[in-house]
Amino acid sequence: MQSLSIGQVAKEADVNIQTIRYYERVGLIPKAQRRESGYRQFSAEDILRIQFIKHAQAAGFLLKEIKELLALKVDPDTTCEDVRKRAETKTVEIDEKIREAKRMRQALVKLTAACTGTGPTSECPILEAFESEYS
Amino acid sequence: MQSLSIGQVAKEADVNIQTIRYYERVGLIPKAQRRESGYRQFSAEDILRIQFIKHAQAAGFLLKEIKELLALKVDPDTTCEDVRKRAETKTVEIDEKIREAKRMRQALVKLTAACTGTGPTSECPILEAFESEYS
DNA sequence: CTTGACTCTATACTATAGTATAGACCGTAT
DNA sequence: ATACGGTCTATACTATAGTATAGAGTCAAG
Repeated sequence: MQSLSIGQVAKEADVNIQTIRYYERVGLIPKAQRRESGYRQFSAEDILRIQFIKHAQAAGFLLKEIKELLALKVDPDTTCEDVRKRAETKTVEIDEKIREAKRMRQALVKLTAACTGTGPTSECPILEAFESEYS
Repeated sequence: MQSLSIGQVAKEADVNIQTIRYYERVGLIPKAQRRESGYRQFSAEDILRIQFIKHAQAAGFLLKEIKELLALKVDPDTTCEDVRKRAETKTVEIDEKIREAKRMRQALVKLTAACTGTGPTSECPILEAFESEYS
């Protein structure tokens, strides 16, 4: 298993070098081995770990939650069920975000429709709506 | 026009006192008048202004953007059209966020479906997917 | 053997939107 | 008059996820 420099890992995993150091600092990846010079040395597994983090992020997990997922992964007392529960919880959270975004969208569309686009801002129905209630 | 204390405004506008000071600090609301004691005094208009901010936030605008909207409001050279453009741009941004959230949701649902919930985490298809590619 | 690229640490800064706290002062009801 | 609550400033801290920078040391090719 040849060792990789931080720069090589960064390139492979498509992240910044600083991000790797950051992940190490906050405990998302283990403290890297060091050469005598102090340079970090990584293995191919570390790239996988970083990709795990990136993929989990892409699925909506926060770093804090990803840290927990990574802990579950190595804990012999947890089961697949624990992971599935987290995925389901995250799905519900995302659903709520989608609903919230749709609410915003609807409000905006309604306001935009009320606005002819002519006249000064002092008579703009959008701004007026922000001043009073809009539902 | 009677003057209101910061506490009264906070209560009326349903925000924290610190938030009002924060808004003043970052220029979202004008620097309040002061009594001789140094206490801020507000008018009913200030409540409207804070509500404007809250409503615009609820529609998805960032404070930075709200600051711009507030500037448009008093600029005689801008028209309703400028405001409408911003609302339309924001709608597009929200659409993108919704799409992104739906992508996440889909990925999660797919992963959850692949997971029977039985077995150790070492064989969890969700975690496995995060390790390799999942599309 | 020197130059340029790479890496190291530590610290600070970015964006976003506040929240918290300490220590001092003010205002008013009893 | 004193106690209690409101307000003041300044500073720091929260969460989230990094990014930037300075100054020092290291590695490899010519």
